[in-house]
Amino acid sequence: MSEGVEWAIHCCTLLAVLPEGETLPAARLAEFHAVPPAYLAKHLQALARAGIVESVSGPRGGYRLGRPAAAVTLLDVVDAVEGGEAPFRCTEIRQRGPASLPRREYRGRCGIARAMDRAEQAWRQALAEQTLDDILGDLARDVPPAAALKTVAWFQEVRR
Amino acid sequence: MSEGVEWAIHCCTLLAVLPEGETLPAARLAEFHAVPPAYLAKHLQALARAGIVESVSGPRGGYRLGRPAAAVTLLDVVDAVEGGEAPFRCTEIRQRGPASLPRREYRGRCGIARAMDRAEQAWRQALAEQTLDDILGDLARDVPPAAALKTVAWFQEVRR
DNA sequence: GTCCCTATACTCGGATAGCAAGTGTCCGAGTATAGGCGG
DNA sequence: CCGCCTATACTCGGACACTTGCTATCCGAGTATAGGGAC
Repeated sequence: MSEGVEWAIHCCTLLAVLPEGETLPAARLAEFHAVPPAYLAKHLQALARAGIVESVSGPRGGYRLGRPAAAVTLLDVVDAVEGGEAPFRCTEIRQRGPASLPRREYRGRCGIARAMDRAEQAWRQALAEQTLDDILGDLARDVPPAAALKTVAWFQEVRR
Repeated sequence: MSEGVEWAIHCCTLLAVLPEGETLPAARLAEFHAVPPAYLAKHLQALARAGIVESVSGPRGGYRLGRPAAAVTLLDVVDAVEGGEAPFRCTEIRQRGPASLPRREYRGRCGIARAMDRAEQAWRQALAEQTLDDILGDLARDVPPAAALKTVAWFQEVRR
């Protein structure tokens, strides 16, 4: 899985705690997480295309959450960054080789593919059950208070 | 996910229906599935290292299942081929950047990583609940009888 | 003092290189077999 | 006829190229701002 997924989720959580109406440029998001600015921008564009974040051009522009944090699931973010393609793709090798039959003889989906699909659905459901809001709840409990204060101070600094 | 996972599972199912004591060389497995022989061999080696299949050298050698089909789960096969590394790996970017604290201040695991871990565990459990034996049951129900006959005939042919 | 206009600079967005991992291939080490030879 | 030995050829296993996609970067298009000028 792409490393950008981790970056994207962290960025979304930071955008979620932004004051209403405020935005944060990609460069600031990259600075806060200490990641390459230009490359992070690429993933933020993917989030924007998916509607998870909104982009504002020009001075005092940047990114902000496109909808309430409770309406953004981890699955949304993962699919946006990864492209939404299934990790396991059945190439129907059962229809090839010396013991194969004409295509029309194969009715249902390959049993192996079905098993892999079930596992993937379990994964997707677990991700779909976690919203950004849930993550924020966890963070409020786990993040050291000192780190939260430094974050607020940093935001005041860069948003002068 | 690597394409080799699909190949490996199909090969395991074919090895599972092999008569007791018989083996099938990598070249025959590749021929049956119409995949590159040398590359399939690479994945079969991974399965052998994991103990899922046993290798027999020399003439009339090849591969056979290393333990009963009921004792091999899809998770075993996936981990053997993919290396068993977690698809999502937390790089602890929360500990970096301008609002970070000394390392010792961060107690538990990152909340985002925990959420991703939960989803991965759901995926792994779904795979662990499916054994090769279950897959064989599905196949016995879904595979066209004509294909099964051709498979047996092909095996008689190559094992002369 | 207020409004408008323009120049500015800051933002995103897509097009462009570099690299690592997956993909594909090959040849050498080891071994069970099959045939030949001797008893 | 039986047993042993040797040469054979077939197998796996790891070491070697190539390609795709992820990683990383840059520059151009668009826009809200801020300052200056006119009224």
